[in-house]
Amino acid sequence: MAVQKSVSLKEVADKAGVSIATVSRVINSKTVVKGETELRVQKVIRQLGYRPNRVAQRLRTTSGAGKLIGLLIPDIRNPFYVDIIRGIEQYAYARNFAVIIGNFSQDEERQKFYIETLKSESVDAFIVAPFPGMNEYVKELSEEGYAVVCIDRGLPGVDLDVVKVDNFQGAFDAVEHLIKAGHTRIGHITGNRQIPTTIERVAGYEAAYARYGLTIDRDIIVGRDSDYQSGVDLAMHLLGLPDPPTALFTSNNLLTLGALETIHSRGLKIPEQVAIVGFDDMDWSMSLNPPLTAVRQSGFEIGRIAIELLHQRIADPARPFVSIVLKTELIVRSSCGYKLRGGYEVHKEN
Amino acid sequence: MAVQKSVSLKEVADKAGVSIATVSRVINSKTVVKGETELRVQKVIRQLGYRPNRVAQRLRTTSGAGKLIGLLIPDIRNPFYVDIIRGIEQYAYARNFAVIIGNFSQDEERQKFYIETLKSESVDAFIVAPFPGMNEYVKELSEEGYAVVCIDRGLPGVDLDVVKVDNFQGAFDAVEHLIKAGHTRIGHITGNRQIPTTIERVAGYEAAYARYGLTIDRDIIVGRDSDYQSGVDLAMHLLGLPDPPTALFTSNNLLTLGALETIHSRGLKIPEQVAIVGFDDMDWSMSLNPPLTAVRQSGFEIGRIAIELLHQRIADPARPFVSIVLKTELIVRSSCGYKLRGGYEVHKEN
DNA sequence: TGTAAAAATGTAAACGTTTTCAATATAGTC
DNA sequence: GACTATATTGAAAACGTTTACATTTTTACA
Repeated sequence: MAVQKSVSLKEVADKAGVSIATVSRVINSKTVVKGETELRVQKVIRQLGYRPNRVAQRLRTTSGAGKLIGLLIPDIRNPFYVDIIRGIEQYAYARNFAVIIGNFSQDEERQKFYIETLKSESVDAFIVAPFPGMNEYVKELSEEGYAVVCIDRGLPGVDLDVVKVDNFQGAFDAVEHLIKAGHTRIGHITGNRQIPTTIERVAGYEAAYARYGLTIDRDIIVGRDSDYQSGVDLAMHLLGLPDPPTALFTSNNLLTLGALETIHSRGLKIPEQVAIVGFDDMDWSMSLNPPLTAVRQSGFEIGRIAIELLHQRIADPARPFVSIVLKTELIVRSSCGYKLRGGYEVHKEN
Repeated sequence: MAVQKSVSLKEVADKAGVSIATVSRVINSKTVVKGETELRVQKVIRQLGYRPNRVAQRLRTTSGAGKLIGLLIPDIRNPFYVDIIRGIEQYAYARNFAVIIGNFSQDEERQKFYIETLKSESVDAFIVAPFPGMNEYVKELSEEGYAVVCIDRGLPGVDLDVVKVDNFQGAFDAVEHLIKAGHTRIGHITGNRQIPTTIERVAGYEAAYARYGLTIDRDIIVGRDSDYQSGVDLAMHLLGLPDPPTALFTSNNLLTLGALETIHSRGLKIPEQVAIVGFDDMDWSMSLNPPLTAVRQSGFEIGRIAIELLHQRIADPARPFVSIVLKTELIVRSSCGYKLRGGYEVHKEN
């Protein structure tokens, strides 16, 4: 299974009657070569179908010219991350970067393993959605000189480029919407309580309660992990309470879907018996019955900006760190009901 | 942004007082080194935290020792492919393979681009879900000596290792289930008609019709692309017919979700007004309302086996090609209704 | 103890690039 | 036509491995 050797610089050089240095120069066009020579070499390159060997390139150039990015994703089953991946991919490959994805499935061991592997692949940059227990490693990466961009959430106490959304406001909007629809007892299914994102969303929930003078019942703010099964179980818990909430605010995609399973399995009607707003909109939120009201955050956009920041940082390592916060948008569909009290307009964030 | 140089073989060798060759031997343990030396070297390796540079390894070794696999995925938004990725990842990393994912979003240009990029990354194997227009390239890959495994569908007229499911039987089961529930007019929303998978599923549909002596109306077998919007549009078309089908069989995940959007937007009740069975089960099929009856194919398992085959082929390039066909399973939930006629039992594939 | 065989280790080339430095060719000036 | 400055090219080292081959050390045996 010897893979056919591909055309090398040397072959091009020989055929064009020049040295490999000249061919290299033609390709990278940093230094000038004589017009005539350049044309001749380019012709040979085309004839032979030469493409530079990225492995050799990476081995040679230690700096940020390796054109390889490591991407650390907590859970590829979450469509939000898939959107991020798509955004990153699209703009990365347009800039001739390749991307290696490490999906660590929320497993600390595996995350560590991926970081090591990606390092030994000589990536010159990382895009990371930091997870609890990851902070040390990510910090190290930055200190070791890798370009690092955090997505979805930053690193407490560490200066890094970050792209995220306004989780506080997004959660606030969602809960406000429910309150305006007449709900006063809103259950909140949170993600992993260690994650900054979760904390900010809980804060948004509390702020909305405060804003409307409602008293918070901490017994109906529940969280375990950020996955589907947690959504199922925690919704079961909340809806089984003697005095169950009339509405649910779920802190992400997967939790929302899990909660929906429970709602349906208990035969509850949405929104009459229980209303629901989820954080994270999905391509197919309209396919749910009833269509889901959700806080949209554009993963695609997050990915795009992350690449942009990475690009800048590789070009200028000294650039000050920035934190980019995108707005969310509340997409009102019909999973909330309209037990209106007083003049009420559908809330729309701009 | 000079990335901190990591420990090299040379440093280990110097510190241990041996040559780099010996260190290399200790690591790869192909040849024997003296026990005493081995221990000393290993100690230094641990002390210095040495990890081999995979880039240099790949540059040096032309054969299948590169431990890098290229994965070509048609559409990462499809949860089925996400499952495949997870399966591949899990078993690849367990074998110390790294995986580069190329998600070409059903775009021919981009797919071509990825193949070239992955080649110049010196991957030593490809896992591909072939797409129309891709056949030539994939065939070439194999001819050039790369280990290639096709997933989801094979390549017409080309001998390669393939892992797929029994699409014919899966579709047959789905349609039979609908027929047994009393439907005689079942609309079929197919994927891209060029894809073998689609063709096999249509054949399964037709076979079920034939088996029960029903006449096929080709006007209610419609297909365009394999994406969400096609599902929306084609369902709209079918349900808008003067004599609309009473049930829908959708040929994949995304089409199912698209069709559901249309069904809900038209205010149709499932299963009373229209029943639906989808090919591809999803983690959250239970979250749909009503829970979806679906043909399950295990992407995770497909991924696992693909890696297995790859492993075998790299070890023994001469091994004959195999085609592995996995069974599907009809998961009966409640999107089909039970307009039973005569003695009827819920169909269960084993 | 000396010698041959076996075991252990070292030396150096190679993988395909980029890049520094040196060498050569060309042009410009008098 | 000779000389200098400049433009163009080439030679060779380096990146971090693996591995064929050579060399050294150890072991076995007479």
